[in-house]
Amino acid sequence: MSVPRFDEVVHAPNRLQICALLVAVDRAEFATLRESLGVADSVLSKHLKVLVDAGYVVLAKPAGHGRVRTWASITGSGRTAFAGHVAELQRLAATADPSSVEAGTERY
Amino acid sequence: MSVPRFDEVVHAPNRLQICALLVAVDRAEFATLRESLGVADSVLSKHLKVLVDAGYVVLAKPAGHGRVRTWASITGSGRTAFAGHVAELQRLAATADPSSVEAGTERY
DNA sequence: GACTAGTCTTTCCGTCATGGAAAACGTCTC
DNA sequence: GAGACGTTTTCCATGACGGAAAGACTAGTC
Repeated sequence: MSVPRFDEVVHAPNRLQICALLVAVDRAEFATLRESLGVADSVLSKHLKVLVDAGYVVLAKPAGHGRVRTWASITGSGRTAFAGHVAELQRLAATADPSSVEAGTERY
Repeated sequence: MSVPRFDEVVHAPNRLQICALLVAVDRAEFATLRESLGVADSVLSKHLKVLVDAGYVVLAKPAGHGRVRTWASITGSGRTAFAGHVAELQRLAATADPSSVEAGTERY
């Protein structure tokens, strides 16, 4: 199990979503990710670069078959970081009595 | 039950922590929060302002007894927003949801 | 009342993250 | 070689963030 640890790299909304997607599917195409996030090419490319530089994601560009298509997949340490980050968020959310979190109906 | 909804206001690390603390204790002193977060006065003040402007937190400055001390507490909509945000994060983190991704996991 | 101290707020400033458009760059396909 | 495609990089504008310092306000002290 991973240690709860807040991770700046993972925390940014778009990257959080990228990580979540990649954890779920193991690998996804660049275009698929871009559409899922609803951002411009350049934006996705930059976020992926950050994740790659952190060692959380690897890109594969299988050559030979038709057009170039970039596939992204999450690495082991990427999974660990993501899981750790989520664990930290849950720890934070739970510090706070879980029942009171659900009870946010109509108070005050 | 709150609807999972990503909330920019709540997502910022420091504010996430503020919300978590306030959900847990219902009210906290300014100084306590500042020490918990480990930030400067001005920083806490500004984050609280953002939360207050969003209607997620209210500040009380009970007068009469000794020095001025500001107490912060979370509102009903603050609880809802926090719970919703956490729910959204958990939804994201839910590893088994390939349907929403639709990435071609087939050959290439 | 003038002064001091305590407790936030606001202002100012530098830095960094972010997003999009456009240009640049490879890699095929013809 | 010319184009088309898919990704990356550059350029630029905007905004978030944090801290120090200055302000503002209140409550005691003399």
